[in-house]
Parts: sequence; C-alpha cells; structure tokens
Amino acid sequence: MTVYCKFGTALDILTGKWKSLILLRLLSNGTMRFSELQKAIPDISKKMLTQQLKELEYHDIVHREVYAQIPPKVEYSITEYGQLMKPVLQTMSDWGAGHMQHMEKLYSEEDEKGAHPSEPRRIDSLGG
Amino acid sequence: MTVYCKFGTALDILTGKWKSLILLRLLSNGTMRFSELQKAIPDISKKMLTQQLKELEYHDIVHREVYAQIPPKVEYSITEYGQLMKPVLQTMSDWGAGHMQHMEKLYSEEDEKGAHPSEPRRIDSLGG
DNA sequence: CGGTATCCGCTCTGATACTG
DNA sequence: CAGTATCAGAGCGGATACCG
Repeated sequence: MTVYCKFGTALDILTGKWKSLILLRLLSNGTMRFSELQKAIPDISKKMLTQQLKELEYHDIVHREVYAQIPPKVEYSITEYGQLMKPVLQTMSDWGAGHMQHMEKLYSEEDEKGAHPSEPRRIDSLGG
Repeated sequence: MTVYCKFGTALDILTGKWKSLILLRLLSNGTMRFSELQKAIPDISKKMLTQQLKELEYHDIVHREVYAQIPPKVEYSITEYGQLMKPVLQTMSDWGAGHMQHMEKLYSEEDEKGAHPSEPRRIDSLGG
C-alpha cells in the first residue's frame, strides 16, 4: 500500500476555507440542519456547504441524517469517531492563541496595516 | 482590535502544499541550506520554496541565516519559538495515523482505487 | 428545504528565464 | 548558490439558476 502521510491526512481534512467553521459549529451546537448551518455561517454558499459536508461525511467525522418528508429535512452531527478530532482542534487552537500574542509582540499594531505574507484569517474561535 | 480566530491562525500557517514538508525536514535535520531543502523535497520549485520559507520566517517559525560570501550560502532552521509547533504537528500526525486506519476499515483497499472526495496527500511522515 | 448543475474569476502553483 | 521576474495553467471558491 502506498504510504500516505499521517500529518498530511489530518491537514487535508482540516484544510479548506470552511471545514473548521462547520466542525466548530457542529461541535458546540450538536445536531444542526442544513439551513441552520447556512445561517450560522452567513458567507458560505450552498455549494461549498454541501461539498465540505460531503467530505466530512466521507471521512466519518460528520453524520448525515435524512428525514423522508416534504419539505425535506436533513440533520448533521459529529459522529462518535469524529469526537476524536477535538484534541486536534484544541491543540491547534491553543497554539494559535499563543501565536497571535507572539505576532503582536513582533509586529506592532501600527505595522499590522501593511500587507504581510499569510495574514491570519478571521474565523470564530473554538471555545469562545 | 479585530478578533482573529485562534484555530484559523494555526491552520493558515500549516496550510499550503509545502509548509508541512519544509517544517518536517527542518525539524528532523536541524539546519539546512536552501539547496538541501530543494533536494530533500524534489518536487518543490524554487519559487514555492522561497515563498513558503518567507512566510514561515515572517511567523518567526523559521530562522534565515545569510552568509555574506560568494557563492552565497543561506541556512534555514527552526527557531526556538518555532519548536512550540512540535506538539501541534505531533497531535495532528497522531490523529492522522489513526484516521488512516479508520478509513481503511470503512473503505476496503479495492475501493480505494475509485475517486473519493479529499483523498489524502502523499507526504513524508513526521516521526518516521 | 436541501440540494445539483453550470459558468466564471481569482488565487495558488508550476515552468522557465534571468540576476547578484 | 540562492534567489527574483514573468507568464501560463489548474483548481478552489463564488454567483446564479434549476430540480426533487
């Protein structure tokens, strides 16, 4: 079997503009409908939400429950296996928090206005 | 001050096709010259290597030491601060290892040949 | 409501050539 | 050796329209 990178595997799953947002919402809210996720993440398009959820479902991190009714109702939640992602998210979040402070020390607020490589994204935090 | 996402901060820094590769090499080999990194990561182009290293340097994760000589010599290494990334990398790597097994159970080897969303990337592992 | 299909622009990445 | 500059292509992400 081809040797895939353990690290890259994790990275791939977290990567993408929206995956983390979805995971974070689902983790704190429990079960959510498609439309609830849309509302919770205003800037995401249906296409992206669908796509990202599909990938997460494929990886057994998100569970998709379809109710056969009109109008349709679909609920998403983190699988039991998916809960194992929590420590990963938490570790990254913790490091990220520290890093933001570190960056502030290195580059003053004034300097922040200039264009720097790899500016941090604006995303909601994990715990709060 | 704008509230940046702690999690997104970490993600941004690890994200990109090559950042992890560079970090992993530097972490295990210590100090490396530009050309050594190129050799260690055969498929990366000069442009990408330069670009990624610049970003890592900006984030104080990688140190760039220039020797004023002809021909030029530039050495890269992980900063002391950058060592703090290790637990993050390790956590992700550990989870990734488990996830690969989990995926194998869910989808048989035969099935792996089909095109699935978000196939894991081929990257060298962290520890070995 | 919860998607899919299509088009389209932009960024990211890569190949190549040039420079100090 | 260690880059920079330039151009071109692929793929990600977004807007819109349509469907069960």
